[in-house]
Amino acid sequence: MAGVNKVILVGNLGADPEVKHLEGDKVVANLRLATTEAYKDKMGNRVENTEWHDLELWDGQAKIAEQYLKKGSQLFVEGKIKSDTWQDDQGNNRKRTKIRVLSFTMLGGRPDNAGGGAPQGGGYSQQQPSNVSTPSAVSEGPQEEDDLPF
Amino acid sequence: MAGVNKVILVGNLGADPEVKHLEGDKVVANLRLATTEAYKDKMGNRVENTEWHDLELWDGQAKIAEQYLKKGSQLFVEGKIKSDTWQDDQGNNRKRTKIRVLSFTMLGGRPDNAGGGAPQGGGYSQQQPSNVSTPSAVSEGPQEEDDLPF
Amino acid sequence: MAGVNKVILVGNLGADPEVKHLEGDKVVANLRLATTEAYKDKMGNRVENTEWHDLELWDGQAKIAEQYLKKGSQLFVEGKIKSDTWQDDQGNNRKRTKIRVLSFTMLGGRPDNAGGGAPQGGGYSQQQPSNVSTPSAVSEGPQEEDDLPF
Amino acid sequence: MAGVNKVILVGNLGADPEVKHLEGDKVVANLRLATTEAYKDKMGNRVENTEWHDLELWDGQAKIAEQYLKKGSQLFVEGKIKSDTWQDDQGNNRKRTKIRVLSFTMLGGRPDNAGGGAPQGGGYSQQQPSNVSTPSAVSEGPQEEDDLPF
DNA sequence: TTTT
DNA sequence: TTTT
Repeated sequence: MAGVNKVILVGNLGADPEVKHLEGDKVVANLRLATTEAYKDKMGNRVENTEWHDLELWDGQAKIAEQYLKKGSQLFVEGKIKSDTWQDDQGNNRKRTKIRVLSFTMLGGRPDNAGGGAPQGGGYSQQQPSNVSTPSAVSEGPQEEDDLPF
Repeated sequence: MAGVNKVILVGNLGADPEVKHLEGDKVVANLRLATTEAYKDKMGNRVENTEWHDLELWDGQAKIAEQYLKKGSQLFVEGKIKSDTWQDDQGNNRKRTKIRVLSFTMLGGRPDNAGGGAPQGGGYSQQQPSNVSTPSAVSEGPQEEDDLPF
Repeated sequence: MAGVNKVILVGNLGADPEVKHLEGDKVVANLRLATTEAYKDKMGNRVENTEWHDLELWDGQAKIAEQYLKKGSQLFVEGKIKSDTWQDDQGNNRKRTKIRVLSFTMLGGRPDNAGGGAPQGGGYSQQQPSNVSTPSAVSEGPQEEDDLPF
Repeated sequence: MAGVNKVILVGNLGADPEVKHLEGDKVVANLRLATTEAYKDKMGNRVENTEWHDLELWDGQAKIAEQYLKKGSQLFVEGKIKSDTWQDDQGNNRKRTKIRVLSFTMLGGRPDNAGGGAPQGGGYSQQQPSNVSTPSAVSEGPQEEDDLPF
């Protein structure tokens, strides 16, 4: 046992959040986050490397993402790696990896769509149910998701 | 052995950097960084808690800090905890803790004092001395990334 | 605001935990953790550098620390920097920095004092009340501590 | 821009390292690391969830992995997410995600195969290539800053 | 004061 | 496939 599985990202959204409202008040948001690093290669030329991450947020966080995030938003994200495995049509083992977000913080200036009372720049974590509108959804969300068969 | 000593901060500078140019081309910058967390107390009132961190940067990073950072700048910082211990006048053991910065990244929008070639939004790490040693590299390096289409 | 204040440590305890049982079922444990890094200096000599960290754990985690940790235990720790400030007898401003532990994991082999059902190697976090004996204390603990006058 | 892409793992190897010696003195090691988390579900039953990570190490680190790591080894790992994308035979876009290891630390007790001078418990980072190939190079690395007078 |  |  004794496991630690932690991911920390700072990057920008490549698109607006995709949010699905599921039965039972559950909400899931999928985000595409780009983290770019720049360095000089052996020839001294500047090289830029962008990694795209698939983020998954649930319930309270998903609602906040839906309300405040959009393409270009700069985020600090903390989460864990979580992969789905399955067999495709040809019977091949397939695996898809995503980042299950545990908390995130909007960075930079006030977003365009944020009203006066907006939580711009605040931190939203699954452990702080007070941050979100429906406390019950918060406590249910993350655990159920862990019951999936993989 | 087997030690890990890692600090990750996102916050804002409480003052302009204090930079000292020492003999032998060494430079040290001291920054005051505030990290604020907000939560609701038992009465449901919003409470805000600010922790102030003393950051220390050396040489190339110190020069970049001197050039581009100022009061209010938002930073991502990675470093390690490092404490000084000494005896004061009364012979009491004293200890002062600071964060030795290993890399930092400027967050948020383009700073006021950044010219056209400013490295706003770039990452500066001790492991990439090329970023810091030559002024031209600084202004060239991470700058272009702002042109990404999101 | 947009704050992140995160500390990650792997090290060994320099002494057995110091545990205080306070009124109202509150428990606090103080640990001394050493993180050691080794490197070679310019002369090629191996140099060892040890940083000592003051850790503070509350309630459920404090009880687990009391029960399972001892001098020499190897730990993974996640927490945040938290400093107390006050004025000493001479009216000087003083500051003391510690690590408020949010979760920890025992590393390495089974400890001597662990029985068959011991949670050795498990992870103990404030967010997983199931880990500790009195659920009520868990939810109260961390928030109250933030109400302290500093 | 302003990217951060950081992964921190503590887990155990599911198999011995797979090491390939490539042309030009390059070496790559692939590891399978399990991170396990345990929690109680709604019924109060203990549930265990294991995530398997594909780690990739190069050159000096790969050699150390080959020499000292084996099935069951407990590791602290720091790295970044790195994905390969390609098209399969059917022309479908495919993606595979792995962890590019930047540094790792062996945890726990002395391994069976470690001799007297073994680096058990030490830290091995990419920034200190010297750690592995040429002992003398160690003195040159990025650690010199610790010689500064503070 | 830990650990190797 | 690890670990407890």
